[in-house]
Amino acid sequence: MEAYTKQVISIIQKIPLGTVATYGQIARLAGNPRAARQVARILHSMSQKYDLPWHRVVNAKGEIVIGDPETAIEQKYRLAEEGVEFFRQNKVKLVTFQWQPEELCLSAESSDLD
DNA sequence: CCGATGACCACCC
DNA sequence: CGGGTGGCCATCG
Repeated sequence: MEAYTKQVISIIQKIPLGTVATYGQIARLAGNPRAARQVARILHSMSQKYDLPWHRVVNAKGEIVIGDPETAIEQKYRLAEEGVEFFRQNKVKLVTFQWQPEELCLSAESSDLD
């Protein structure tokens, strides 16, 4: 398996319960800012083989963009179960629920913060 | 090899 | 906020 794919999977598994991440966000964390679509494809194909919280991933606008209506409904249902609220029909409140991966960002600054 | 496709994204109006 | 447009890039037939 490609390293990039592993990276994507590992990142998705770190998304905390009750929060959401965007495809582009994951692509950036994995090191390929332009690979949002590929992240989506990986999610689509791997979520069944691996145990991924695929429902915690939405597009940059916070919308559920899954093609298959049944799957989209399931995603919405699962997010609701975790306490994630919806804006309109299929939009989540990104400002409130988007994942802030601080664990992965620190080490950049800090040091002499105090 | 090439064109079409897609669980995307940024931009513009 | 919503809808259209061009760009991206791996997969597929």
